[in-house]
Amino acid sequence: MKVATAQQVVPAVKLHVLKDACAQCSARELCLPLGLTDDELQRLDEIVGNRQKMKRGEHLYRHGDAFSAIYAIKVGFFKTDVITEDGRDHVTGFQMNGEILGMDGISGDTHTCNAIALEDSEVCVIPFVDLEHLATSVPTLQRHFHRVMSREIVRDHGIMMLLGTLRAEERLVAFLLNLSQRYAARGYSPTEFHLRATRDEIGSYLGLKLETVSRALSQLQDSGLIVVQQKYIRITAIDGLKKMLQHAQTC
Amino acid sequence: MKVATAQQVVPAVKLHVLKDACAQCSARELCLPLGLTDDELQRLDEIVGNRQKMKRGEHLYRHGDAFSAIYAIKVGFFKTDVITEDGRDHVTGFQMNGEILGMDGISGDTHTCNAIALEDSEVCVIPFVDLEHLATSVPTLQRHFHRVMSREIVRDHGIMMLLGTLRAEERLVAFLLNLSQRYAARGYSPTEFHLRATRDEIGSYLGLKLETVSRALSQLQDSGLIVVQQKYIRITAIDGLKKMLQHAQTC
DNA sequence: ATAATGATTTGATTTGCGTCAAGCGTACCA
DNA sequence: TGGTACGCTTGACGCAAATCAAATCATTAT
Repeated sequence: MKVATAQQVVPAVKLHVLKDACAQCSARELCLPLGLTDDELQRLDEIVGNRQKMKRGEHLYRHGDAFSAIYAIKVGFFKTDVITEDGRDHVTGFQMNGEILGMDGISGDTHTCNAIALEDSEVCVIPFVDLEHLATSVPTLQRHFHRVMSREIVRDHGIMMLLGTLRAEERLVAFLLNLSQRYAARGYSPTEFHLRATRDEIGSYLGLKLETVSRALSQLQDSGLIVVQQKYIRITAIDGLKKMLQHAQTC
Repeated sequence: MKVATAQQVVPAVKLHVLKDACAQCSARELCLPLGLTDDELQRLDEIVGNRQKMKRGEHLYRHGDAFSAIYAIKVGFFKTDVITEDGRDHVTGFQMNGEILGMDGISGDTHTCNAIALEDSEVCVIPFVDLEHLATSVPTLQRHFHRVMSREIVRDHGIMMLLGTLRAEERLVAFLLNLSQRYAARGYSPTEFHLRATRDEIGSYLGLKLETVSRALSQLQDSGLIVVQQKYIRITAIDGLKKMLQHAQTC
């Protein structure tokens, strides 16, 4: 196998680089490499310049920064937020490993939101000109990148619906079910996880005040649907949560 | 000139087709052709199979339809909406000439929302496989298409912010200013226009009930900022409207 | 360890928007 | 041209979430 032979000829430092490559990445199945052949994967690897480690609280990019690359989350958890004209901010999303950050910057060559690590994280920096260039000769990559952007649009429509039509408790349920499903897709427990965001950040995302988030969580716990201990969440009746969304507002 | 010679050799019916082409389209400057050379423009023209006329109320595509093309609006006005699990719908956007519809379908090969003409309209059908193929050899087109998708994402973030943080009257103001700016970009009056949507549709878009939309419009009129006559809107103090957003909530 | 800071919960009160209801204007169709 | 259906406005009232406030719990730094 390739890796085995490589181990015998390259020095230790290069081995470390290899270990970071797309082919070895645990987020591969949810990331840009999806569906690429070994050969195509290697060409993608070549343009993914560096892997960047980040501490909790650090900005990956800021509103106003020049756009040059998109970022694939290798490990960690991020939030993105936008700043209003009058200074308040609004969280537009939470991103986890395998997901792509920075596509907001393509349209105006400038980032329009902030991306902040909510825990120690690691991202792959993908220079955008290189990606576009590679996409012209790798249709699978081109198509997949378009899917990723489209998925972001569809996701945003879902949030707009949530913000426009659901009540506070229903928004929380939708949020928890969304996290559950994304953790499940990564092989983690869909019923037990840690929230990386504060009540305030969750509230901003859901268009609610932090007190309302806290109350809604307490109420879901009192109904026996979840167990809450600070940031730790355990879903004890996932079907019960799903039912709350199905006949939301109807009964 | 090219067109002149063509006129002499092709029958009248083909002349009609020619008149519809991108190079002649008034929405050209805001649409996919942006920045293309004459030659590239012609290659785009070739894949834009047909121009499709639509009556008010007709669906361009429906939630669940197979995805095969994106659509450039030549003339007219559309809304897109998504259907919730429990049957209610939520308007996710209003689109006018020069704007692109259908990108929600790329991610899952199926449209995830409905697109409905709010007035008699005409769209250009752009088969997506052809567009992707052409984009591999026309970098300007590729780049521009990415910008269009990114702009959609940025726009959605703005709406999420609006839905999450603004009060009813502020949402209306943001909506009116957005329309104003888009009409201005098309050479129409930024201060005088017809709403194509009902109060109910505007309310759905802004996360408000139709009565609240009506009240907010009346209140803006009473404040002397706009004049409302049914769907006709005249902005009499655009700076006043802008100020309402600048220190929203602050004073 | 212990202080100090920040996050969370819970209660009391207020308020903006939704809901319900009635009446009017407009546009479309027979 | 008249009728009917639909969209819009306005008012009265109720409720869900925001606001204000205070106590408790966690986490970080000294």
